[in-house]
Amino acid sequence: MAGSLNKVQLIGNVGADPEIKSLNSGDRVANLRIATSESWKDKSTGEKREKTEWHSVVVFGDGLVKVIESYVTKGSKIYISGALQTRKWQDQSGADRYSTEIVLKPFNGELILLSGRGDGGSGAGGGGQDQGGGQAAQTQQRAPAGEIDDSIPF
Amino acid sequence: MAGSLNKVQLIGNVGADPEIKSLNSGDRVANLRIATSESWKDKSTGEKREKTEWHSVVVFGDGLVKVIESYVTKGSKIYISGALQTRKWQDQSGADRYSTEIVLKPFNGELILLSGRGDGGSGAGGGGQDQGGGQAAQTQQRAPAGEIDDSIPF
Amino acid sequence: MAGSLNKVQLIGNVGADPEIKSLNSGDRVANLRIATSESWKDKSTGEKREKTEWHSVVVFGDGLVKVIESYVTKGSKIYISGALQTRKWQDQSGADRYSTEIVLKPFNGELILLSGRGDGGSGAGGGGQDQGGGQAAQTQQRAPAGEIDDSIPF
Amino acid sequence: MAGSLNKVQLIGNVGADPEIKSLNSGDRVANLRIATSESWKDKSTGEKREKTEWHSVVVFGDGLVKVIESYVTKGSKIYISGALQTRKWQDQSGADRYSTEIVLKPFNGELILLSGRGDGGSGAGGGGQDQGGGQAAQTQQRAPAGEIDDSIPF
DNA sequence: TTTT
DNA sequence: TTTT
Repeated sequence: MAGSLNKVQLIGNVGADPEIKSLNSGDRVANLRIATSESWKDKSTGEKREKTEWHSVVVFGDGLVKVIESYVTKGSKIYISGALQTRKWQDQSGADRYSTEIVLKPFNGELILLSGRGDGGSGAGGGGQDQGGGQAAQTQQRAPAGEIDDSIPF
Repeated sequence: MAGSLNKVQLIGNVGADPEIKSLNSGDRVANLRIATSESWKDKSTGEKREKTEWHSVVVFGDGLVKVIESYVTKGSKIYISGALQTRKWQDQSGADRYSTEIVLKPFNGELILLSGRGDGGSGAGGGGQDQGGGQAAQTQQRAPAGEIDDSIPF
Repeated sequence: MAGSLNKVQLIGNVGADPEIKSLNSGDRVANLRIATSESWKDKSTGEKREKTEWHSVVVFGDGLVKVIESYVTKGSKIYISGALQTRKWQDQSGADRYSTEIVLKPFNGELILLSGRGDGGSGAGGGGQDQGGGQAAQTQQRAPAGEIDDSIPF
Repeated sequence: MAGSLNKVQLIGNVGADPEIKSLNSGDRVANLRIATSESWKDKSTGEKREKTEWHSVVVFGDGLVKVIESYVTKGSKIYISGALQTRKWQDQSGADRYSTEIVLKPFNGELILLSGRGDGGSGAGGGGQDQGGGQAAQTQQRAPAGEIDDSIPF
């Protein structure tokens, strides 16, 4: 099927320092936990209530991974956009388990830093953008969208 | 934490007729399975590849439930917008399990019908949903967003 | 026509203190100018280029207006979501002119504060939420979306 | 400024056959008019009201232009995502004028066909767009987002 | 389990 | 100028 849209957008805080791993292919992947919260006043008791939702985010693409490595730490507030993906795996007893994650890939993911050390609340890509070469055109063409991402050399 | 955003948007096809249940409170809930797909040409083999992702959607609010009941069936193409939520439950062995769903609620969810029987591809809310009264203002105010309403009394 | 979507999302900086006006109806309206920027490296010269886009935002609904009044000033970084609207007007010579604005209304608009004085980067609605009454249900129901908005009494 | 987001999403109907022009550079550009509508019941009179909003959309990138050329006509229902841009121009009297448009570029734009002749309601990119080579990776990586590609060589 |  |  074509003609489908699968998009998740979060603004939230990173719950722990990102975990960055290398795949056998040499590619690196970053894993993030992001919290979003809602608060409301309970209709019956009048009390303030709050509920936090935790999201697993998986980031592919060396450009995005480098941004995360350089600028994202526990407590960072970020905007991310990616796609929902449910992964099937087997637990120790061999039973099927499913995990749903938000996946960011180079041409299907955005990350904007909304807080952080030394960046004054600006975007992660605020620093060095792309550096010409094959990737430059992509960054350049994507730039007008106001997106920050894999623009640090990758 | 306030200041967070938790938004999912899908355009896809409904995989089975919606399941509608009544809660003890009398409220009704609709459950949907929505498929989104991606297709691409394999770089090495040149073959066309396709991958389908299945999403569980839970809809609260009698207005939205009525739209689903009336217009959404297996095969319908719809747009939905809601929030990600991971629910914890126990399997038969008492082990913790988690399921991630997209939750639509009256003031935090949209549904647009993009195909369907007898609606000529228009939105579910195409008909006059609201009927004045207390809810009318909400519908009226939300209407400009092009959203499908839960304006049927709920 | 039903079945349409008209949604704009911005993360940017406010260019000047908001202008808040009262309509004859007694309702208040806030006007904001928001800047978004893109930067990229010029393919031919290798120079870094930057382009800023300015957006006119019009906010209805006393709840959202109060948040803006209380927390948004020149330089604030905010997320907003609303609908595109083009307004026709006549210039001094009587010629038709058009202005495109992003319109936020109570049930069709979101505002999240991403920086600001004394709010530690959290959402504008982070403080006092709704206070019961007719609006409470709406705020309460919308809260789960992680949206901040008109939750200060309105 | 980095760290900004400038995103517009529409689902609506195309008001006239697209206009496709060639620039001096040889690149082609497509212009579209898209209608979105809202309908609501008037609180005081109880009458159904409807308001249509017209949007100007400008599409760069030969891939997206080819999809439009092949599949989009007057009356098509489509989803588009792009960035807001206000262009300054001079009228015949030399006075400054401004036009706000939604701009889609290869790496910052999506288009999904939601109706159309012969495509059964599927996406414009339903066919295998990419053809291996340098662009293939991009298409492949973006594909998961459910986006229509500009993967036809451009 | 949808759709093309 | 679309669509229901």
